[in-house]
Amino acid sequence: MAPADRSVDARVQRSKATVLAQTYELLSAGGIGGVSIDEVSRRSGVSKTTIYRHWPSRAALLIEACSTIGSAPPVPDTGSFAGDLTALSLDLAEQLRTARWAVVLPSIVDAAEREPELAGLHAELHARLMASFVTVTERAKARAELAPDRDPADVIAAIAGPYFYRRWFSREPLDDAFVEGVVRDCLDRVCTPSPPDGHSPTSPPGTPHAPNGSSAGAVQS
Amino acid sequence: MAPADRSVDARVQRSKATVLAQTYELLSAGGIGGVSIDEVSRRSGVSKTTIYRHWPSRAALLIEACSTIGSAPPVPDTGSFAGDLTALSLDLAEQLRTARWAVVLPSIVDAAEREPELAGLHAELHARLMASFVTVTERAKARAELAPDRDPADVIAAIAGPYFYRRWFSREPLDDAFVEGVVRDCLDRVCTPSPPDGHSPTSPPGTPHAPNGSSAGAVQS
Amino acid sequence: MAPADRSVDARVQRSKATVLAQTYELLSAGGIGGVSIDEVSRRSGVSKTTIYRHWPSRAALLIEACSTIGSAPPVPDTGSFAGDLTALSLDLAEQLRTARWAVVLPSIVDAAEREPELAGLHAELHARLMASFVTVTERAKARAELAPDRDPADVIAAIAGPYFYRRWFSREPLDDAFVEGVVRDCLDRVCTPSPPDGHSPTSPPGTPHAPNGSSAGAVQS
Amino acid sequence: MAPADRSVDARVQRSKATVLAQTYELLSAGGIGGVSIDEVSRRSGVSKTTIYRHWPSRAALLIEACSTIGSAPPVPDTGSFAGDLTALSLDLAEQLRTARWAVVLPSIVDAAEREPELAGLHAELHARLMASFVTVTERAKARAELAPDRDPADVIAAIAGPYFYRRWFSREPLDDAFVEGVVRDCLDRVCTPSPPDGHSPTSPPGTPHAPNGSSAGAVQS
DNA sequence: CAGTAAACGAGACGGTACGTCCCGTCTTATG
DNA sequence: CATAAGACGGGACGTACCGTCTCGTTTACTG
Repeated sequence: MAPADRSVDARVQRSKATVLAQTYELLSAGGIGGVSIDEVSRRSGVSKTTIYRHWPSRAALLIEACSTIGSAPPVPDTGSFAGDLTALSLDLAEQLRTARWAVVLPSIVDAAEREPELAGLHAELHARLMASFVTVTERAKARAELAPDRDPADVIAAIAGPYFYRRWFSREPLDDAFVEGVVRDCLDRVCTPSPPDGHSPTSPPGTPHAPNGSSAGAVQS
Repeated sequence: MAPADRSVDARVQRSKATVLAQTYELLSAGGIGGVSIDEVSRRSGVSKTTIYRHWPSRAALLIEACSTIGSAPPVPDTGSFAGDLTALSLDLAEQLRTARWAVVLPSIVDAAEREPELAGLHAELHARLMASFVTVTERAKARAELAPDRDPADVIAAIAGPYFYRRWFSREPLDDAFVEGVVRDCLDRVCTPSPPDGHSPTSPPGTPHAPNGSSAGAVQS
Repeated sequence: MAPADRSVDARVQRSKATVLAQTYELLSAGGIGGVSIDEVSRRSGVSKTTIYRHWPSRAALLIEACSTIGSAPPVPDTGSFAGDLTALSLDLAEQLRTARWAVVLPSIVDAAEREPELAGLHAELHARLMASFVTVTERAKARAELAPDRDPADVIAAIAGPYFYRRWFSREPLDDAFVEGVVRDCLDRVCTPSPPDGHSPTSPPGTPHAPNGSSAGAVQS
Repeated sequence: MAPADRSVDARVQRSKATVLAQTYELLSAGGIGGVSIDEVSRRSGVSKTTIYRHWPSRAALLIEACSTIGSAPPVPDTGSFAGDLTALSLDLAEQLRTARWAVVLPSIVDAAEREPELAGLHAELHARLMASFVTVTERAKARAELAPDRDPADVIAAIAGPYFYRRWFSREPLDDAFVEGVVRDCLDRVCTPSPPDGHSPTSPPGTPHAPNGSSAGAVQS
């Protein structure tokens, strides 16, 4: 009868919560390398013994602390693929610029490179971040804005790839103009090509989606 | 020609070379976090004292060890932007899949996130990796295959972004089919469209990478 | 009775004991300069971390290791000042010749010359060594074998001074004959001159011990 | 023919002199432990190489630096043993209180305890310091103020011992009053009574503590 | 006056020790 | 029985000095 959740000692819950909070704090401040069990213990008032009782290793603690990171962005519903994609993109870019997890992600990517358990975390995180894109993409297919044989993963790579690249590898700014340029380019080439009427469903009239025009605007800024 | 090189104490050269080699070894195996001066000293047979004589800090050693990493890929010259881009892309993808530095890059990105001196290294590494793309892009502009107001950085983001994303954030494979799809998509939207005369200089007649069909094929793969 | 002793962690006691023993060993062998924390750690099997946990510095460890040194010699009770002094002197001389602490004392004296915390140790050690002399001297005063205004410190300097000098500054042997000579000299000049009854309690009959008592005056100053 | 001194390279002389001076400086400031070859080199401007060229080891350098220490005090000639002894004693006490070598001596004593080469230095230093006492004592013997069978070493131990003890082992001050007390005591028991008339002013006839008594006995052994 | 041998500075090098920090394991005593 | 407190061995950190060892460069004597 007693639910498992209730049977858990209240002290345990309290300890875990405090520890995770402090871990997250340290994580944001100094990345994975900035988290030391000793420091977490010191700040949280929870003894090292207890921490190791609940998490078998520093990695395990980190994983759990990270798992609360990067909540999935709300799925917008603007009625058009273009609108949804733009909204999602601007949101993602904003997060990449400011969210705390964006500072930590490279540590996780790095750790995932060699520690399998962290690779799992990485995958999970990524899935959460991208869920909205998948939803939106599938919706676009349903609306026939997108060819049904399009692999959503490719669409996402084409959209999100440049943002991630811009955030972590290039030194160029990840500003809204850039984001919009990427979205426009993508729509051009990805959406169901103009139906017989020769009009692109995504491009408002007067925007001839001319190859050079599309992204140039974004780039000129 | 370079007497400076000769004037440097041979012992110094030997020590530095050995240390750098071992550092690189550890770096490849365990990322930045896997490099410890003590271990480098132990493996290289070079005393810690000597290591600190040549590099003021662990970061400095890492920087120098990394700086030999990721040599710029050779600039291809196939005669067309499409050809050059494809060649470069396939090469980059190959490296991302197999090169040792690809394993290390996330550590560097992460470290760059909070250590300024490592940020410099990061920028330098990136510049080296991207140099060929810049060259190729400029050449395309000269050939009028690319609008002159195109910012090469945006082109590169559109091309390389998906590769980096695929390598480190997504769990999807970074195979050649994907690369080719990206290139084709990119060319469609980025290249100078048909000049007034209606002829595309890059796409000879009959080239099947026709605007609308192109990307679909890439993605289908 | 003493719960404090019991309440101390048994591991701590064990660690401290082992470390102190090894420290004492090294101390005997190489003086204060011969004690290195690394070596103590190596020999004792106690980690450096633990050593520093218990003693904040090398000096602190040395102090504690030395503090067990040079136990106060038993106070003899032969019934006469002469007998007591002789017994104590022979004992001290024997220790100066053979005891391990005698090898170490100069290091301590030297260190005390410039490290205040070690100066405290020095004072304490000296007090312990000299306690018996003080006792015996006071007893002699009580028995009126010694003028009550005699400063025990002066008596002790006159007795012990030559022994220490002989041990560490001169190259002459510190043999029992020398010791006895010093004691006899000292008794002559230091003891209460014949009381009114003409009997000297310390000098056997026929040993009128310098009638003028000149030396007493010297010491009174 | 050319005297050795002249044949020595002037540079050598200069280097050695500079090094010795700086060594002495450090020696005074921090005792033997405060002398580091690196520091001597740094301050003197003489390279470590050169220092090691002239002295095979740190110990050797220290020995030579010390050897200029503690110049023999001038032999006083007041006409009486009592006067000479007082003058010498006050001088020695003054030096023990203030001279730089007095700070260093314990290091040397300590080192002598375990390094044979330093033991030689110690002996030499001691001999130099005590030379005046020997001279004065011998002169007293010649004047018949002192029994001819008195061992000067014992007299010196009785006099200098308390001074050294007071300086390094006791915490009591080594002031002039103390010194004078020691001298007076010593004279009482040590000097040959014999005035011209054959009467001893200090020792009434029949006093057994005469030559063969008190301290002579100690020495005869 | 040139040639040569010494003395020299500069500094690289492998070692050892320092004292601090964090790891992950463990033991003990308290609630 | 979860917990706080904390001892423990291990290992890395960056610094200091040790004594050894090339190097090239003055100096100063000698032929």
